[in-house]
Amino acid sequence: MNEANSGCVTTSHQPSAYFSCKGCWLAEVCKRHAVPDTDLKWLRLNTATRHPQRGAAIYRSGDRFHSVFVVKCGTCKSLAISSRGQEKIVAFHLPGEMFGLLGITNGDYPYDAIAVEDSEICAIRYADLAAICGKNLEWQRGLFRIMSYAIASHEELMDQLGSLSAEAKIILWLDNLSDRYAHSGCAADELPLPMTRVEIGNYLGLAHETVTRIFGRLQKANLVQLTECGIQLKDRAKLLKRATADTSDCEKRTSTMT
Amino acid sequence: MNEANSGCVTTSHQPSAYFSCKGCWLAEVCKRHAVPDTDLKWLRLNTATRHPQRGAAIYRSGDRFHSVFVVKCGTCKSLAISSRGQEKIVAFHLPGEMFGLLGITNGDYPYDAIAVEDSEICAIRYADLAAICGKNLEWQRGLFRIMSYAIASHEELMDQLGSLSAEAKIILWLDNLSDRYAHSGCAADELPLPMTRVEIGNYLGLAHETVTRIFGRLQKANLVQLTECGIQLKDRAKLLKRATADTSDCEKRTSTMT
DNA sequence: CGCCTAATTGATTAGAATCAAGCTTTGTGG
DNA sequence: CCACAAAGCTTGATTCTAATCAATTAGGCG
Repeated sequence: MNEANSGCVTTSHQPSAYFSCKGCWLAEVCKRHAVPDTDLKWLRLNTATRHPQRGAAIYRSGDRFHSVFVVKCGTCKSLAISSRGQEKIVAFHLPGEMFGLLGITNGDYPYDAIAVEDSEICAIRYADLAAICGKNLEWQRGLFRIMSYAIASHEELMDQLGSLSAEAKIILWLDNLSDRYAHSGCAADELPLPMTRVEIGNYLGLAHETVTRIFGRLQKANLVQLTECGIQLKDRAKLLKRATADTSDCEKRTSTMT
Repeated sequence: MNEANSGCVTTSHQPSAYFSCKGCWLAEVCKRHAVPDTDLKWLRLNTATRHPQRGAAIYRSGDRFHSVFVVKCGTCKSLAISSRGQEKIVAFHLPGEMFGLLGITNGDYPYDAIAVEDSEICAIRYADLAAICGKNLEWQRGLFRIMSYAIASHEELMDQLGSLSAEAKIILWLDNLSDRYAHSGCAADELPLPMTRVEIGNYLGLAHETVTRIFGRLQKANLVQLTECGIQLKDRAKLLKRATADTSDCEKRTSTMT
């Protein structure tokens, strides 16, 4: 079970997941609220695309906040860097997801945003968004919802992770990934894992050896299958039951946000 | 060191911290953006005050979202309740702080909000807020900032807590509390602790015995002093250094948000 | 007064970190 | 083209932190 992931991350110059506009949070707002074409056109005109390579920064902590970003394909991470250079990953951003929102708070981005693999990123100027929101209350409400959701869905996961065993952390994280990949149209049980074990461990607060061991344990239990560049969930229900059987067992609320 | 907190919570019918409008996030927006008096008056008219007793619910998970809330005095908690009735505290809400914002996402409150002690809560109808925001772009931006801050400041703490030792978790949490109490005008080194050890442990993902032990350990090291209904931070700098010395040591970004 | 909740303290145990090698793949340079 | 270095992943042995189990104390309230 070693052949699976080795080196995959460094060699693949193909992003692990692609994304068409149908998964974009903003696109959803457009459709739902029937934004006038003029506004939409304007928004499109003010949108720029970037192509960061693996390890490249989209922005750095402290940079002046000007835009929010949507992952078109690939994967990014937000990380906090300590005074001594140690970094802590606070979020992974999957195709279709928005990031950089927290810069609204005080005008600076609070985290570094780094490409986990070669990616394609859509940049949207916040001034444009705000202006549209001013002209259209539905958009305003829509953006509130996006912000609230984008931040909250992550928060709910983090809330749980503090109290759980290493195995439960990993299972809930996989389940969370599954939901999120499904949202952008990917198969919910065939997850790309473009990030390294070290990155996963960093994010979940586990040693990377523990991540490896638990992946192995779950595979031995026939609940998952490690694949070339990702992981296949063979029985999501059973996985979840295993995670919530012994410990705290908080319901996933993310799933109720249909 | 036992005499300190015993029974204090159940007996005190005096909230642990009071709050005048000067600490309110909304008040801050008003002042900063010089909201027209008419709007302010209208906002005041549509504001109701509640007086939940210890253990009483302000709202329950799944209730229809209609208002956001500001703690005037006392303390509340947001909690997720699992299918088997187990609860996980996801946030404490201190005087001056807003909660209930996450209800924006899908129109229902995602968590239960419960008074940790007898409290006084200000309810503000979201429809009113949104209407004001529609009339005033500065308010819109202000509300975005409040939302972003309210959610993000908590998120930053939670992000750290996943990776840290029990002692570091508690120290960072105390430091976070200190910042937040200071914002509403309380002394930054004389913290009320109206919640029980069990609640603290639940929130931080620790056994309540561990909370007790670490409080004791820090007191023995002369870094804190347990008081009648709270805790005194005797050397905040040294405390922080102790928390960040060995482990990951991520900078507190909250403090940079002046 | 006696029950209940909260806090504390001690003894034991389990889970995950740490330390220490290997192994594989990829990329580089002679 | 091959040797070698660097990353990433896996596995095993050991250590240590914090959970669990168990018992005691102290107030508050009926």
